[in-house]
Formats: sequence, C-alpha cells, structure tokens
Amino acid sequence: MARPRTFDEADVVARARRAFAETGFAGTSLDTLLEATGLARQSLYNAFGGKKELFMRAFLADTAEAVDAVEAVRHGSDSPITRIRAQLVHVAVQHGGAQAAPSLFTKAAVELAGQDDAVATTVAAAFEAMRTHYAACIADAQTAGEVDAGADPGALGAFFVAVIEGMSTLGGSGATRATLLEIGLASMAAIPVTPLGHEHLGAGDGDWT
Amino acid sequence: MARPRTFDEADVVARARRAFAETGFAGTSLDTLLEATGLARQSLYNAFGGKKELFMRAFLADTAEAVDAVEAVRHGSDSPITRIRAQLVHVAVQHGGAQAAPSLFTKAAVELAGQDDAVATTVAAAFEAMRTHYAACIADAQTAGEVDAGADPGALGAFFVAVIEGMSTLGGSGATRATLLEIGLASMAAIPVTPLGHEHLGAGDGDWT
DNA sequence: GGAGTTGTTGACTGGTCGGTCCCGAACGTA
DNA sequence: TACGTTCGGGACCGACCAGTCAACAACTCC
Repeated sequence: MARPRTFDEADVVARARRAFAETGFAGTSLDTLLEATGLARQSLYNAFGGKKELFMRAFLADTAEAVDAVEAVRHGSDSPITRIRAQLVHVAVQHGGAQAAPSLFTKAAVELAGQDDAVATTVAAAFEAMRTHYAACIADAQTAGEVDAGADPGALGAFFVAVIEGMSTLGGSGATRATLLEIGLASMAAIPVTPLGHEHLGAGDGDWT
Repeated sequence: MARPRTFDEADVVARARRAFAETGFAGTSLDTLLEATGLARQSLYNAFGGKKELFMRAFLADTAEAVDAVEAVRHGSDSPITRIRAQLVHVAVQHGGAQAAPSLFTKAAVELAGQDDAVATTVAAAFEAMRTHYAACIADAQTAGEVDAGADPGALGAFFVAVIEGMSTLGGSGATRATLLEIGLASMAAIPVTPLGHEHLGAGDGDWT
C-alpha cells in the first residue's frame, strides 16, 4: 500500500556503526552519515528519527555484539580456561591489525559515558554483564578443579573486562596484532591455575594471521 | 613595554585539560572553552593560536604527566614489584571515585588517534614509553631475583599498559574505586614471582579512601 | 608625560551544524 | 487504471561553529 524502502535498515545501522566508530558521535556530521549510509536526509529522519537515535541504534547493536562475544566464554566443550584464552585471542585479532577499527562500544563509552545518562547506564550494564560472564567461567574452572578455589571470580572478571578494554584502546591507537596477543596471553597468567589446570594452558589454537 | 597578561598560561592549559577531558575535542566548543578558561576569544587566539593548538598543549601536558606517573615505577628504594603495585593503586585512586574524570590522554587516544597523525604518533610514543618503563622495572626485579628469569619483560610491560588504559576507561564510565583496585591487584598476579619475590607482595600500603 | 607596543573587548564573518518543509516519483491496492 | 501512501531529493531554516577585525585599555620605555 506504499512505496517500499530502497535500503535495508540493518545495513544502514551497520554502516552507521562503522562511521561512528571512526569519528565518534560529535565528530560525525549528519552529511558524513548520509554519505556513509547512502540514504537521503529525510529518509534517515523518517526511518530513525535523527542523528542521536541512529547513533543509539548503532551503539546498542555494537554493545550487544561486544557482550555476546564475551558471553561465548560460558559455552563450549573445551576447558573454561581454554575458552577464556580463545576469547582473548579473538579480541586481539579483532582489534589488532592494519585497519585499526576501534570498537564503537569502547569509543562511545569513553566519549559519552560522562555526558549522556542513557549511554552511561548501557555501558555500565555491559561491563557488568561481561564481568559476570568471565566470573562464571572462572567459577566453572574452580568447580572443575582447574583454578585455585581461593581465587575471587568477581575480581578476575573485572580484571579481564579491563584487559579487553585496554586492548581495544591500544588496538585503536595503532598497536599491532602481535602486541595485543602478547597482552592477552600475559593476562592469562593472572589466573591462579591448579596443576590440573596447567594441562589446558599449553598449545595455542589455530592461526590468527 | 606592553600590557601584561591578566591570566596565567599554565593555568589556562590546566583548565582546558579539564574541559577537553570532559567532553572531548569535537564535543568542546570554543565558547565552552572560553567560559572554562575565563579568557576572551581573541586572547585565546593570541596566546595559543586556536582551538586545535590549545588542545594539543593540553593533550601533550596530560600525556607527559601520564608517562611520568608510570616512569615513577623505575625509581624508589623499595622492591620493583612493590613499586608496580603502588603505581597501579595510584592509577586506581586517580581514575576511580565519584567525580569520574577520564584522563585526557585516554580520551584523546580513543577519539583522535585514528584521525590525527600528530595525536597518533604522540599516543604511540607514550604507550611505548610506558611499556619500556614497566619492562625495565620487571627486568630489575629479575636481576634482583624476585621475578622468574623466564618472564618476558616486554610482554608484561605491554600488558600493564593495557591494564591501566582499561582502568582509565572503566573509571571514566563510572566504575568504583574498589573495582579499579580489584583490577589492579588482580593484574599483579600475572607477574611470575619467585619465592623471594613473594615477600614483597604481602601488605598494602597506606589508605586510599 | 608622550609614544609605542601589547592585551582585552565585543561585534562581525562565512561556513556548517542538525532538523524541517515541500514536491515529484514510485509503488501497492482497489 | 485511478488513488492513497510512502519514499527520495532539494531547498530552506535558525542556531552555532571556529576564526577575524577594529577600537579601546594598560603598561613600559624614552
């Protein structure tokens, strides 16, 4: 009963994510956004409501993806310790390298968490969710006898959240993939593994070149 | 032979640092800057050259301070391991708490490293300097027999840089001082200390309330 | 005390910001 | 095929942006 849209809403959000991730919220003008997404001024306004609303769509999508990436640490057939290492390697591969795209989540957290309440609460909730995922994984490793029972899963969870945020910042500032891998692997040593757990700390997995 | 300035240049830079740290470069208008520094439009222009130049002044000052804070880890009468812990506690105290002021260095790195070459090179140099300071401290600990000789000082250095950047990001996003302390202390466990070194990992130092 | 130099002040500029309005075009339904 | 509805493109809006200009004020040196 009406003219159909000539653009895919999800695709527009994905392009907006890239644009905002490059230049931030304040640094990305509406014109830049239109060029990046390919749609017309009024179309963006009709479909999303405005610059701020489109940013929140992109930001929430990126946040959900970032949390999901950490959530993967809770599932899998291999050892909890191995899953954490694999996840850290994944972060290093994603944020390291030539193109150097800092995540929109990190960028928005640094730029806007102190100014916008909606962003601040979303960021806080995401950090807390990530921390919980890591902590649950550590707790799993404890029940499996791979990690010292005296370790504090909550503290280690917060620690790993800080590590991946630091990796994101360094990666966005030009750090090489090799450096990020060094960081991720070095952080693994903060987990007090039992002799049993050491069996799972040996080999790396796959190629990340 | 001329009318003297009614403002202190260093003071203006300090105020500009606070303003830019709050809202970033693109998010801070010249009018906001004038209100924050208290000087008139043309005065800012005469003394500094413009918004970008004043930002660079503030950014370089903050960067130097951040690097110096890490450099402190190389000096002192107490054990190298103790110095690192003290420095991490210092970072936690500085970036944690109610006022939640993210460092301008971190903010500029995330916002502009991908767009401005001058910022990118400064950030990269600062990260490298910090990494070198941490690495030298770890090497000291190795020669003192407090840290396992097989440890990689360079990798641990990069690791600690990532940790303090992560703490800065989390702190700027509302994380409590207690959480940041948890993170900093948890990261210490990534250092493979010898039985001798364990003597220096015991008590905390001072009150940071 | 006069001249010269510098800082301060406020009005002003062209350009860009995000957002709105309007009209022709494209499509589904009747 | 005629109608109603939505889309897309361009013109347009007031507000704000960083930066400039010219007149005035304060100070030092001669």
